[in-house]
Amino acid sequence: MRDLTGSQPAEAGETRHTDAVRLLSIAAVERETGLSKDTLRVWERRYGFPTPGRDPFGERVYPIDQVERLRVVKRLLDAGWRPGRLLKMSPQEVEALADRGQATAAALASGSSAPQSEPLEPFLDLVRAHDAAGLHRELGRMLSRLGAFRFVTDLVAPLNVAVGEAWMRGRLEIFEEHAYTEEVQVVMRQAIAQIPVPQTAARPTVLLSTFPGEPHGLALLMVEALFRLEGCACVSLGVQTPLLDIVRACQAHQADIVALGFSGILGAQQVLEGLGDLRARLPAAVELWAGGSASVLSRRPVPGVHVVQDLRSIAGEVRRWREAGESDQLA
Amino acid sequence: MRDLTGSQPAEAGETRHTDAVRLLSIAAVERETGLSKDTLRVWERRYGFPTPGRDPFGERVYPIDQVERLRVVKRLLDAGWRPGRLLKMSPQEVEALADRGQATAAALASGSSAPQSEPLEPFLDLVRAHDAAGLHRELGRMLSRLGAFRFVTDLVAPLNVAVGEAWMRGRLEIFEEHAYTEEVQVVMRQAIAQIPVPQTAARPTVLLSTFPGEPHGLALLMVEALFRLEGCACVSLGVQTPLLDIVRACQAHQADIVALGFSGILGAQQVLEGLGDLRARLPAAVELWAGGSASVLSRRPVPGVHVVQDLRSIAGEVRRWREAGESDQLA
DNA sequence: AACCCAGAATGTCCAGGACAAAATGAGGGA
DNA sequence: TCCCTCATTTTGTCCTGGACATTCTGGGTT
Repeated sequence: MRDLTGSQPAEAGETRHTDAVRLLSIAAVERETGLSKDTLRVWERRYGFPTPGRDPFGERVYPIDQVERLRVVKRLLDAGWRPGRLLKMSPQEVEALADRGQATAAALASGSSAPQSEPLEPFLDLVRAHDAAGLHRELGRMLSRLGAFRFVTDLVAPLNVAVGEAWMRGRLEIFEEHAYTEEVQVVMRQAIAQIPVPQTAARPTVLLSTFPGEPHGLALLMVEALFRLEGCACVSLGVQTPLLDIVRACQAHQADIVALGFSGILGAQQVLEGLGDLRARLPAAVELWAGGSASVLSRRPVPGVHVVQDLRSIAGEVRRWREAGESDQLA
Repeated sequence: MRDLTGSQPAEAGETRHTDAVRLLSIAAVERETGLSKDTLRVWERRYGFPTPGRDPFGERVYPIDQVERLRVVKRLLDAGWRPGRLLKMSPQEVEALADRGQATAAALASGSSAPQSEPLEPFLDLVRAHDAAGLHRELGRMLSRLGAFRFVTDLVAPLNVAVGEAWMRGRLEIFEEHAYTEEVQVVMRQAIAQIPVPQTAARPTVLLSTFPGEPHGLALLMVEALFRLEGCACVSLGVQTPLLDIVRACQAHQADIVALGFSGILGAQQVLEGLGDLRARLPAAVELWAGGSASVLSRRPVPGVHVVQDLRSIAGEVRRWREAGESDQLA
């Protein structure tokens, strides 16, 4: 891609500038949608969509509305739909599908078990109003009222789902989702700071991170809070740690559990290959836990990997670990 | 890549398992090093390095020591070296170069202007000792002692550089860098929370984020702190916001300045193309500021983009904006 | 209803050619 | 000596079109 962007001085002329703003290179589309260049090209070849134009050098240029449609397609893909079907549909049909929402694979898999969820609409309204300060205030209030555990499980978790769903239906912009995430992170860190630090040498020791390409750190914070509440020692590496370094960190910290978060941004294959790869590199005694909204995880069991479907189950799983460990974890 | 990882049951046999742990697919190397598949293939063709083997399906498999070398090469590349030279050198020469450290392009560009920097070694020792709690405590102490401004400019900023340099010289593992970053982020958020919120409708309004693929959010927090200290209104979108959404957020929040952070993970071309693209999409009245350790920025001026070389200069730049604005920013 | 298998669907990989943009370095003028 | 200009080399990304392992689908059988 060679500068369709009009970074030449502005005298480039009107139509040219308009074009520049309406068209994206294949690299830009990869950036905006998360779909790989290979995938974009092969979709075009096989399904006839997208249908990019060509610039004077013969390179693909994508109109912006096709990029928007690709974004929706990507999201529906993550929800369990298949490209062959989606890409043969008209834009209107895709829209309708997105609007009908999650009453599909993803929702079924997560099992709509939302016992006693707090009312979410007020928070969504604050997000839509771009009222960061107000959102912060209300979240802080809820944290105080509910305590860290219920704050995470009964408010933040369902709210995340609701925000994702709202985006899918076109009721929320991506940047609003980002702003929301940012604010929740601030409050989550506050919540974690409130949890008393366990005595030294607490077990299990949990290592937290995500794979490269997976920037969603919010789930990580939520999980960290829950582990801390169970009295575990947590070592968070933040997001996007290369595999080999997760292994090294595991050795260095003598971790008992490696917990990874997945949001659905990474492709199914990448997730499964990465998990298998990591499993092979970690000592057998170290448990590998994976969780998050990625639908891959709930589709089929991954050998050697512990899939955590529900945040609430963490407490029980930790108890299981401790009971199982009394015999052999003394070494 | 088809599962070299031994995610089959463990009876796969010894040698096979050993191979699996020593070899990486091209996708895995992309994940671990940040070098694109295209680049890896073309380097092999042109320079004869790396020299991956082939699996039974004819696909590349990279030995782990070549991956380590590629990591160092990537880092030296970011420091201003050129691949043609680096890839013809022997592994020993590359090592020596890395060890000699930043006395090269990057260090010169950033201008080793560290007036009154606090002593850094104690902090590096804590990082190496994996003492997260101790690091947290000491950083918190320094925050109290120095105040937010000097904490950011005189401690965290040089410490970041020192940590990066230590990694380059093989004195620090990547996961230690991650753990360090995580801890500093916690303290930085604490620092930001301490800064009094400006009265409503403060100007300029600053929108903060990074491009997709750029996960380094620490610089963002540092910049946010400094802007807040200058009484600006800050809207942080967190990391990795797609370009089109940055534009929308800018409209929604009526932002005056869009500030982006770059750590050197993204390739030079991606950074420049992205900035040019964004510049073309933003209203001319909105200033676009870019900063961070990416060497691209200091190499040559980017048209329409304000490059912030030094954190300390932010205060002055904000003043410039306010003075310049008195005439035309009343609309 | 549970199971299984052929066939379609799908993402990733490969080769090798091409080319714009960036970096380099030589040469000439102030 | 320093700075600017221009030709040359370097370098990352894009292209086409083919291939294939793996996963999913749908029907038929037990």
